[in-house]
Amino acid sequence: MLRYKQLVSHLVAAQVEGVEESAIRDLLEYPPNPEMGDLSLPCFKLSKALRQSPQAIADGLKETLTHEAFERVDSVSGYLNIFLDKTRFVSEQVDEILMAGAQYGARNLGQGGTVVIDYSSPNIAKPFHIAHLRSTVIGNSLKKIHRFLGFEVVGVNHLGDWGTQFGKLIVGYTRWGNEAKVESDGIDELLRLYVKFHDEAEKDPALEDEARAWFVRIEHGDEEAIRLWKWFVEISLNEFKKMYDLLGVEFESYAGESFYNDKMDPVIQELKSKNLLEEDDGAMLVRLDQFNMSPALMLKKDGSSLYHTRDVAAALYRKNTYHFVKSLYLTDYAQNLHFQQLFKIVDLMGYDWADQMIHVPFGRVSLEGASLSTRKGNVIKLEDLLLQAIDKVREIIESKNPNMPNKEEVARQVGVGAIIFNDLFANRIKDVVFSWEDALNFEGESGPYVQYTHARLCSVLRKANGTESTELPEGALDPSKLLNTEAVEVLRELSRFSERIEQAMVKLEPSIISRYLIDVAQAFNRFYHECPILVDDPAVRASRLALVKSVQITLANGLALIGLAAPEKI
RNA sequence: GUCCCAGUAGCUCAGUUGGAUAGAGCACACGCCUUCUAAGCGUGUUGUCGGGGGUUCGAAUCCCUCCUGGGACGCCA
Repeated sequence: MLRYKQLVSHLVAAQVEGVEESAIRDLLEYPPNPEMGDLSLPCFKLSKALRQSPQAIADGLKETLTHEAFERVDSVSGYLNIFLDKTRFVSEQVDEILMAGAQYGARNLGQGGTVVIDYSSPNIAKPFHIAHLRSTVIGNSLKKIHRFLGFEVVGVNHLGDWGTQFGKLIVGYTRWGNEAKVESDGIDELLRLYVKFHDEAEKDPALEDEARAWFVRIEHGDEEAIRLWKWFVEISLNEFKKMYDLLGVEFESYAGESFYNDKMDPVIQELKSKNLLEEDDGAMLVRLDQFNMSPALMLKKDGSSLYHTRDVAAALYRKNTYHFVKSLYLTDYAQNLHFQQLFKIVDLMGYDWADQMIHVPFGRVSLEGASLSTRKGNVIKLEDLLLQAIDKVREIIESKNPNMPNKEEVARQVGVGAIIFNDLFANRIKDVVFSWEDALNFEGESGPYVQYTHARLCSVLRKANGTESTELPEGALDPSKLLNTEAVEVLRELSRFSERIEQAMVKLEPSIISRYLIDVAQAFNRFYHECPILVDDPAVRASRLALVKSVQITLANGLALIGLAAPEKI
């Protein structure tokens, strides 16, 4: 539909004096229902510039706006409504999709510029639970969306692999743990030791000192301390990677907090030399009062670094290493202030690229209204959730399609897909109250619904071919066979794909893609129930199959953008 | 106390950046598989768009104010 928007804005701009083509383009919108046309130009905003009433402008344009691509043009209460020539539209749209295939919807808006995305970033030695899922899947989708639009993307997993908690962990381990148990139980055992430490430390505060001492040993490179630290990191990472494999998520960099240990002193020096650092009660901070923000602590009283110190170092490192045009940080909105401060500090340091850093906040996850707490045990491990979802899918497959090949693989794709989709469907800023019922609902607006529709399309294509191939069989498209309401509605929906992707990129909002996929699937399923595809008439059959293939391509491309597999059989 | 975010159908959410009659799913009722996958499709019911003011041709959308909920506010990340 982009093509038609360009055509209309070009023609209109030629008719009206002093209004930019791009301004017209931005005004164009889709009428609320098809009886009003395919594209609409509200003329209200042109009214002042042209010194005419909206109705008069629309009336005028109605007479002069002609093109072979238009069936007719209407003027209704200030709106200029354009009805496309359906035959032409249908034929062009199907051709475009079939030609582009896996690239349908892709564009080169990024022109090779690099986007760094900091996402997932779990803490070492703590279980990967459902709250980590949001950052992971939103980040992963933004990554795919940017790639599809011509950006280079660097996914960074900024692991929480440093800090005093490792001192506590070592105390826990040396006092109450053993190697075999940690090897066999992994993070669960590390968590047990961590919780045990806190319980014991309440009775015996000396343990806290012991923990601090261990962390100092880590910082000073003590062999035993480093060995244990690395071991804990490795064990955690192995478990995280199992989750990433299941989710189909990959990172280009695992540079976590520890990576920046030797990169913070220069930051402090730079802040000092730029007169941004101020001492207060023994700590060093950057004042941000004039920007209506509280100060940002850069060094504690004892001289050790903080969250901000590390993040400034990371920002500089990422810019110097990747030369990004955009750097995204995915965290929940509780960190809004932190990132505003961070960006302001980089700005004050004189870096003109400070405005290329963007915080992408999302809502918080709670469990039956109570906030999640690892230490209180009020969490749901992601692994448990995914395995439950996969189990449920497996049962459904067993009852409906027991002879399907690679059932296990499909169960995984659909089960995981349901969970990912569920997390990506609402606007990211919305809080989520986790419920098993919602997470495991596979009907209506769900991942499985879209995947099911896709599999159904593939099934039709296979039947048409009489083989396992889902390619489009030979046969000429006759657009006049696709002029019924249901078919045109499907194509209308398909034609908006690339605009939706761009919107998702601009708003950093994967839910736009998820919703779009639901819209496409709904439109197609309506068509599917109205119009038999594998009919005798060769022209009707070939044309409907071309539509089927177009939908299949679009759904597959869209599913990939939100990180879901598109199995051909379910 | 200050600042930020959210509030739309019984529930969960959309709403093309100020446009036409505010839309989906879930739930509920009924109907549709001897024909291409029923994880599907159709029909039906539900709205003080949190309240009140204002801005204008026009407001769920922008401004002010109040209410409710969430969050952040110097030595965790």
